[in-house]
Amino acid sequence: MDNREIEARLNEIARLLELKGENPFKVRAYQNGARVVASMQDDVATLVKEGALKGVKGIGKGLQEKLEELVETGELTYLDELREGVPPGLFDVLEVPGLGPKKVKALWDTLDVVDLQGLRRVCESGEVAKLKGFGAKTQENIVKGIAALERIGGRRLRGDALEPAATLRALLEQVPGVERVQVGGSLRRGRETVKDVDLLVASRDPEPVMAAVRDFAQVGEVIGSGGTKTSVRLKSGLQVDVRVVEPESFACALAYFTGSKEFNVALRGLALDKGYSLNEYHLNPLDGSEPPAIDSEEALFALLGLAYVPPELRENTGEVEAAQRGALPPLLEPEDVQGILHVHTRWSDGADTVEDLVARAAELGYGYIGISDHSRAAHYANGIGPEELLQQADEVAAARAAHPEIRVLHGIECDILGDGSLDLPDDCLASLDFVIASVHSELNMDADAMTARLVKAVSHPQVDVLGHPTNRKLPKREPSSFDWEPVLDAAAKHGVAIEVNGHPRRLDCDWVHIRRVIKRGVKLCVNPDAHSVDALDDARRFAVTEARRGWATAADVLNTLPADAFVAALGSPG
DNA sequence: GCCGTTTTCGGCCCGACTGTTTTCAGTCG
Repeated sequence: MDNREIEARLNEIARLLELKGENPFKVRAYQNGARVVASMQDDVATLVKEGALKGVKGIGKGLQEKLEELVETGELTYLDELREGVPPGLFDVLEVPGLGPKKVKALWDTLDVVDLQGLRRVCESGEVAKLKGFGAKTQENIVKGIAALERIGGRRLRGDALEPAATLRALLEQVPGVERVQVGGSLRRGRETVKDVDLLVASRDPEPVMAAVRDFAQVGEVIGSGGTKTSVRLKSGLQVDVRVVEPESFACALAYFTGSKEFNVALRGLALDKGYSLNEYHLNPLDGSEPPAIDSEEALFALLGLAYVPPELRENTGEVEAAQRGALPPLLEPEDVQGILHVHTRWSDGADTVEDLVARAAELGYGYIGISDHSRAAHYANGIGPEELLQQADEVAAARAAHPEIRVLHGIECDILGDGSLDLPDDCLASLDFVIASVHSELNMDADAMTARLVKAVSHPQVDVLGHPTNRKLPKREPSSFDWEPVLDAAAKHGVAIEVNGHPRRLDCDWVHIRRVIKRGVKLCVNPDAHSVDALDDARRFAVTEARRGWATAADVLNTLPADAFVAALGSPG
């Protein structure tokens, strides 16, 4: 049982407790436990077996017992009991915007609503509007909510939210009276997917801002609009929330609306320790005196005894304590990335030529680029074999001659076959500048077999980078299951780097595992996995963000080395 | 259910907005 499954079980308990009207703090304890498990770098199953869960913050006696039972038996009696008599379709009902546990329970108790279909039926018949605490408006909103849910189905890719966020931000900056506009929320924290976009505006005149948001060309529907807050759904389905605060409150508000919720709770706790009460407007002294003027997040954190915590780290997974000790690492920056590997051309499934990609990479200021098309086992991607590689070498040579300002490396993204062997002969691999080894097939093999497969591939003398290790695809495809420790051991032994794939749908390995890779002393390689010139900068745009979330510094990343040192590092077996 | 240099009980972050209400509950972030 891996951490993801355990997280899902704990979250299910939390939702069931909510539906049963249990103590909300108990609910939170389970939600918190799920979050702790999800962000844990070590396997909870292993920790349980070693009895090492004791002292993990957020996992007390109760959860510890539950985790033990879950890991040892694969079952959880408590969860089974809670599930008793609760229709699974209610979880879908809970997803409807505007419906929380209280309302769902009321619908279930009084109208026998057990799924979305039933909910739609009682809305159409007008029964919902007659319920105590409900009304015509609520009923109408539920119908709209069901439609929205069907249209968008949950979270959006970070890559799909960046553009509308930037466009609206630029628009709001032009509104008279606006002093500052900043993106907050999970988009600012660099989460791989986002539920909505949060924009924070500093102005003494909120109404024109509210009007500008409602009139934004991309808006499909205004969900709500008050004096200082407007929520809209764009035509794309993406929800956007805009808040206006007085300029004096901007720093506190920015911290507040950047979150995460857990980080905010920790900040408030620190504030209380220091004799303040923190809200989204001010840091209010408990003695009732005037709140101090705070003009930046840095100043706010300093008053709380913290070094500046970059947004990507604000998940309350150790960064608060590190910031208190002044022990936060200097995070990787986009400009630290000196060169990129993992770029596809028309030789396999890319849209552009070697020349196109090299020219663009040089424009973007990279010192080296590694061409790496798919190998022949990737039929669907028009993978290439030894003969094509020879021909491609001529094109690479031509690009080198045309672009002396950038080092052009010739490599391959070689498929890892089902048994862990590589898709091309050793002499062919040895003739290339570098080899990325990736799994593209048989993603669902059992964890032991996948572990052996990856260990064998990483141990191959020609392999330099393990590409997108888990093969997840956002938002739907789950990562493959395998045991990380043996794979990282092999990577350490053979000097193989683990890729942080910058494709917005992959972002693989993810931040939780990045922390683990770093802890093991294995290098990362931040790559774009570009299939066109437009995606060439995705290493800086997306992979760096993911790496920052995983506490990576420039020293942890292989391709922060300048070209000569990088090539030398490729050649040496660690 | 978790947590603890005021602790083993009694807290657990806090405000905006909506819709249903005549002062507030529920939801959301």
